[in-house]
Amino acid sequence: MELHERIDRRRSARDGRGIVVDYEYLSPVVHRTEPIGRGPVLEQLLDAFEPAFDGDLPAPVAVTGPPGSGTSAIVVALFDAMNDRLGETGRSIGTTTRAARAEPITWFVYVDARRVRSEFAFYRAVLSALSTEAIPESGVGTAALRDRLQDRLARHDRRAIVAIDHHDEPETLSYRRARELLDPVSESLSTVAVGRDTPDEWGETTVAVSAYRGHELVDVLTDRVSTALSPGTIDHESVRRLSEWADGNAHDALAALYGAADRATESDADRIQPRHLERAMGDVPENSVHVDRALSLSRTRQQVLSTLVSIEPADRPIRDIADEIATQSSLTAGTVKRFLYELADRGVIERVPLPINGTGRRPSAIELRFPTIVFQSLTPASDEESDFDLDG
DNA sequence: GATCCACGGGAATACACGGATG
DNA sequence: CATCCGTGTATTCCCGTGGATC
Repeated sequence: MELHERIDRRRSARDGRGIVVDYEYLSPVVHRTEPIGRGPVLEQLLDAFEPAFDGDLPAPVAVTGPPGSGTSAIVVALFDAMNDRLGETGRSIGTTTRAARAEPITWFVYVDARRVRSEFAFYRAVLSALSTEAIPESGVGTAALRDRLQDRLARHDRRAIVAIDHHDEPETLSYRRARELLDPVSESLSTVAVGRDTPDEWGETTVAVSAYRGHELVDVLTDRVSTALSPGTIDHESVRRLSEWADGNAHDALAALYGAADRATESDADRIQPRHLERAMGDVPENSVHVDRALSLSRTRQQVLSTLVSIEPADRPIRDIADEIATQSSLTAGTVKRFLYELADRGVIERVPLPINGTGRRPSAIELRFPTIVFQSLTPASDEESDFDLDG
């Protein structure tokens, strides 16, 4: 962000008397362009990518780290920077096209497996990153996309390093599957596996990211606070308390910070008070699922979740809840029920046994497993017809 | 060049059956 | 055994795309 932009945002925030200057920068699903305190890890990754500087293809590498340790943030930031330096835009263009084509161009492609659940979507994601023209979202076969990708890489002597993030989460594209899809396409493709663990039988380099230590997480929070909130909105003691509570998990800490700012704004407070903070921390479940897991769901599923949050789901059988949600949506009760079981299967919500009343199989109630304040704030309203891109 | 239409992917929905429980 | 929950899957629907047809 440019300095004048920052200043303008501050000024407009003062005009509006809001404590949040920049919701985007406060969001736990938005990554900083410059990761805080991760120099050594970045160096290790640069070592692994070293061959790319000579136009060669680096070997596959795995990046692992516990939840909230910032593996995604690191890879996203580094890939952006590498494309900036080594990609087409980083080279001289125009009259030197012919010269530039003589040497291979290496692209760093980041694929979020949470948002890529089919072969079609995977090829589309990779191809989009390598092309400037629009890639069809439907109406064309998977094989056609694969052929286009193959052609794209072969014809222009391109290399691509594809990161598959969250490859080891439930319902996401596995690393093995991604390799199976990429291998027949081209020799000029390498991969980076980003997740909690390495893929099975991993024989390649691994860069392990550890959880943030206390003071590091304080630094991360302080950075967000200083940019996203008006000065004096939250005191240092609260930031430290937040960091301690989150125990090294940046997602939990940022989700709670966002929630606290939201609560304070909601109650027209001019600063984040302890009760806002406590309320927000209570909104982040223990072993919380990353809010982006919920935000990467299809729009209809997000709407079901959003309605679910707004009604009181505790101690009610799934059937009841599904019926009520269905009345507030265009979906049938059967479909909502199907969705709820599916979301429970993915771990976004949890089924808890309900005491029996009457005959038949025991029903379950539902517990939410993600930070709801952030989710409600970041999920599009149900009547919103705009087709803005959730991937952006 | 305009229009039509078959195709493919993906989401929604229907449905059936297995299993738990009183 | 009656009942209802939970789950796997078949079917239907929707719609963008791009080649065929006029």
